[in-house]
Amino acid sequence: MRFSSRREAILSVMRQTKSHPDAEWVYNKVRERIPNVSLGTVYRNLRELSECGELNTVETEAGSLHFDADVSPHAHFVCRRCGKISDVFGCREDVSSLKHCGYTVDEVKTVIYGLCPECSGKKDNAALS
Amino acid sequence: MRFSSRREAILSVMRQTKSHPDAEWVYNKVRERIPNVSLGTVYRNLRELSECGELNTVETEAGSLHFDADVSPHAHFVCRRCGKISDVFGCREDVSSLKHCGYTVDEVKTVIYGLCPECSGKKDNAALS
DNA sequence: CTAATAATAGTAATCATTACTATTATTGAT
DNA sequence: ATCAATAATAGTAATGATTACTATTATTAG
Repeated sequence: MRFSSRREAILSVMRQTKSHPDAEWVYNKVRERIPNVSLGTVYRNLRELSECGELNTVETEAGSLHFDADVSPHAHFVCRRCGKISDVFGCREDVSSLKHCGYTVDEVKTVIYGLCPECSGKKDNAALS
Repeated sequence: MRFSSRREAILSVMRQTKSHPDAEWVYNKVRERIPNVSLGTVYRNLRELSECGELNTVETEAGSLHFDADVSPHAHFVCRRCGKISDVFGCREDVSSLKHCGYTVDEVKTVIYGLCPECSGKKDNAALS
């Protein structure tokens, strides 16, 4: 992976926010520094940076994929009214602590990723289709 | 909500599988019973049935939305190689029990839904944009 | 039975994302 | 420094999932 000013700018934008943005938001932020950056470049770099562990992806009920520069283990809270995504650190994502902070909790969705027993033994571990 | 043979067929298909299918898969299954059902009808009914709590949605790193007729609280395991989605019941989705069953666990993603403190007080609770 | 209207099939449109291609930029080796 | 190899890019076209639209059909309350 070579140096690239676009990738640096994208990473910089991501690391300066805690807002868990989607590609479009990052694109607009990067354009403030590099006006002719292309949307495809932003999408490609966000994907590649996620694949190599520099970023995390956040899959929600909203239409677009969101990204997070904080790759430490933590959960996310998604407001079903305004869409805002917040980090949830702390002991086993306890719902009661969220409620004490004024949050209303409707639902907790946990998705575990890895290899199933059938695929764990195989050698060629292609990506999720 | 009126009776509809398409909705009944869609619910029936969903309740006869544990495979957490996407809309396309449900469409093909329903077509075996109702050959001229339209894809849009399947999408609309899956969405409406999810909105009214008859189905759950499963958001993963794969491209399409998956559905689950089991609306009891549980987690999901997604194989990054073959894409298969499995139910994970049991005490706080313990990763060690999965490993004992032959699963390789890479990552656990938790998303909590509800209303943030700012939106909890408001009256008009519009849906997630 | 009938009027009101929910639901549908079929199709077009939208939205997020990826693929393609000619050009530009980076880099390791001369 | 130059240069060849090739990674990265801009700009655009294409894709895939999902939704919107519209004329028609089906359900249902009265």
